Amino acid sequence: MPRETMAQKRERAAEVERRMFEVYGEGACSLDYTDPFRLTVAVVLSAQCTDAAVNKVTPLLWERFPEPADLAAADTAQIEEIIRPLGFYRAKAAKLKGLAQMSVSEFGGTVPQDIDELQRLPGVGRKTANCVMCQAFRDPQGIAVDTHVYRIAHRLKFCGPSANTPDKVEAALLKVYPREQWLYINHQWVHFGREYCRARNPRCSECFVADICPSAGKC
DNA sequence: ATCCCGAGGG
DNA sequence: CCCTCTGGAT
Repeated sequence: MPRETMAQKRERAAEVERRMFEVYGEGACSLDYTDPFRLTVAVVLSAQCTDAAVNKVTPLLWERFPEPADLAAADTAQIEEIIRPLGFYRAKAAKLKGLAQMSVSEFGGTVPQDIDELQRLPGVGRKTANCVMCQAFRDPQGIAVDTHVYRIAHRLKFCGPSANTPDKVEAALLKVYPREQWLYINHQWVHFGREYCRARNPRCSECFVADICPSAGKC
């Protein structure tokens, strides 16, 4: 079997993406992403818990602390009380307060449209910054390679077997996918990785890209 | 029992 | 690189 050319790989990637889009849409979670500050807060809260849980809590948060300045001045115990069901609530409460404080003192009560500046905010790491750039600003700066993206990229062979670091996998993906699609990859692949392309016991027999996946049935 | 759309710190 | 922080869903 001849080695796949880059053009063929891009074509296959485009087909994968088409199908992902059918199943998961833009992948934009139901978090409120119209306001960059609120989106950032919601994404920080969403670490290690479901969007549904976050969406239950954020309305209470906005009600009690309508403006970033209110959150910046808040008593962390009050924040903790509201976000407790999400888990990691002490750390998250401290992050929210710090995030709001920096937002107010350095960014006029909003959040910067810059991947590196975003990561200076307490609680905002690479993954969250990427999410904010994509969802709030529609200005993707790359793909955040977490365990899901790493695993899926390898199984679909969108990167070579020697791509053994997140940076190498990202570099490969950026070449395979056009920039407009970087917006969706993280969101869609995370859902896909949970539902089909699981780390253990992948559901290849039911997977909607199995016919164009080189690893189908081999994981 | 085990896993989760992470970040920060040692 | 490894650990911790926490609750909820399955």
